[in-house]
Amino acid sequence: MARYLITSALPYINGIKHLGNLAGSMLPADVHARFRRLQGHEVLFICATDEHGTPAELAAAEAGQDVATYCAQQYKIQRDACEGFRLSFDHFGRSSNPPNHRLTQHFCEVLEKNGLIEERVSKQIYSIDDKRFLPDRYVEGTCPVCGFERARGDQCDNCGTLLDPIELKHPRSKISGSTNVEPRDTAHLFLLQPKMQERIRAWVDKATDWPQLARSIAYKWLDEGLIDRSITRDLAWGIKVTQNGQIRPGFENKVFYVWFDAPIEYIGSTVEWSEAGGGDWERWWRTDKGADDVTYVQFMGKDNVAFHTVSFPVTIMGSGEPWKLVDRLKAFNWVTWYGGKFSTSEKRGIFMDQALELLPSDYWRWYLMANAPESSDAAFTLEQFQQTINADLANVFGNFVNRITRFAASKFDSEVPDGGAPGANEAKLADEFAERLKALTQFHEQMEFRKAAAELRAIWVAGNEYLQVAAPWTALKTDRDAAAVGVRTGLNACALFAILAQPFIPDAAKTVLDAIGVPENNRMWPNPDDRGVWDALPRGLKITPPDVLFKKIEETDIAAWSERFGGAGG
RNA sequence: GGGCCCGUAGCUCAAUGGUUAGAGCCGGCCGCUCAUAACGGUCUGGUUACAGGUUCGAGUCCUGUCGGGCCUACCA
Repeated sequence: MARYLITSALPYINGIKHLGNLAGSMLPADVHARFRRLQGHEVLFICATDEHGTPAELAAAEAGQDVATYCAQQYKIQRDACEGFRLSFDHFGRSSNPPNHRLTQHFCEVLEKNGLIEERVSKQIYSIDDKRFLPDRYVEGTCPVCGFERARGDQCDNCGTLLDPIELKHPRSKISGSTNVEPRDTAHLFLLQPKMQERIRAWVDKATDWPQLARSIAYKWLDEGLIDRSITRDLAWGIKVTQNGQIRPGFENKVFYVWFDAPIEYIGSTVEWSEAGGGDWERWWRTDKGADDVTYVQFMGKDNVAFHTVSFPVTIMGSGEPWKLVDRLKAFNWVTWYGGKFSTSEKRGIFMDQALELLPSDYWRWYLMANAPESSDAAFTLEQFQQTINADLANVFGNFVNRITRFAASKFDSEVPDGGAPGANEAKLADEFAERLKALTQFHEQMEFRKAAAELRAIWVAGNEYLQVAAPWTALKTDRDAAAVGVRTGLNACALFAILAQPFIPDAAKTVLDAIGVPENNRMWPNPDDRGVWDALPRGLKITPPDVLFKKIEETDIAAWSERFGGAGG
């Protein structure tokens, strides 16, 4: 038994997430966490909302709320949606909660003691009407190079030139449109990342089992050279900047930059879990306090890789303290909506809360994992979704359960029948099952979600193939014992299929396991070499055929949803 | 602009430089009748974006072109 610390990239507080966000970190992290638990390992699965930064303040203002109220409300919405999708976090925290404040301030102070922090004054654009300093991307103006009138403060989208907002001609606030802006001096703390460059590189060099995408992004940053990076911002909402435990002089109106405090919330959320009675958090994070044997696995979208492979490790390693660093890392590409971007404003795509209004979570979980964006972006289309669900869940798995349980109910008095002995058909099924289970287990261990789903599906298909040749309905006419073997094998197959399905479709799996009376403690991940699993259900055990597990998605559903969410045409 | 990734069957995707490029879905045919018009079997389907090159051998390596995506540190 091993110990796994699993984190998913933190969803930003700025509104509910769409299916792409779900598929790119939270859902695969959940599938992996469930798998490791079923293997009997000790798992701690942590997530949280990422609540600081300019967009949160703006979204709150737009909603006519103060930021704290807005975040509290959005947190609840996101937490409920996660529950709806059966994301089995041990704790779903908030980056605005006290533990993250304490930890973030601690890291900064310790980094400063280690000579990795420097205070510098720079010029930033201040919007007088908005009463705030503007992040680079919130300043618009005329590009000094090409004359493009809607250049952003960090880069001109027309000619590609990297800019400093000070350079823009006719600068204006992208928030209010006001041109009443001016450069002002402002002091900020800079993290001297170049001093950590070689230690980070040595660490990445050893991380040979990271995916190619992750390593190439990390090396890109390292090859270009790490730069001193500002870790504070002129904002009101966030974590106060301290020095020796007091507000740092001159930083009364400043907070930490959201990207500095957000990853620290992985630890902060674990502390929240601990304070809520979960257990000892240091045992998971401090290698001097028991975290030595922890395997830390991170899930994230590709946009997040640099921050997890370079920035956050600079913070952690720079502290000089024995914190746990990531061991295994899984990065995803994007799920697209018909090949384009999900877009709230243009009503393209489905968001987590909307999805649950349409169908139970298992439907989405299965599709998004069977088509996970692992090697490249993956297009979500309603038509593909319909085909996949109807074929894999309704026809292959759902109907398998239905046909065998109903047959057992009508011809064998709703019991796991006794009598007969397994023969060639049963041996063939058991052989194939053992081989595929080995592959399935390996795919889960490697976090190859598409391949795992395909293998699981192949196992379900093997069940239907078996029933076709065993044909207990035919055998029953001449040889009741032969039919009994077929039904008994089929019912045990139901149990096994559902057990293996738990990481992907936990609700449906539970329905099946409950219906055929598999006790909670007999639902662990099976061993491929254990042939006893085919006679695991006690003979004579009463079963109850479950209701139809998955209803099919109809053409009329697709038409309606396409209209509502902007399908192929929109 | 720079860097990285991708382009394979109608669709979604596989394939340590090594037999005839595979699988699912879709479509055709056959079988079965326990089951959600479900299941099983079988067949059709390819100039691996394009043009060169290296190699005994290239989907895979190299160069270029076209198309798409991502990153580029102040969106998060």
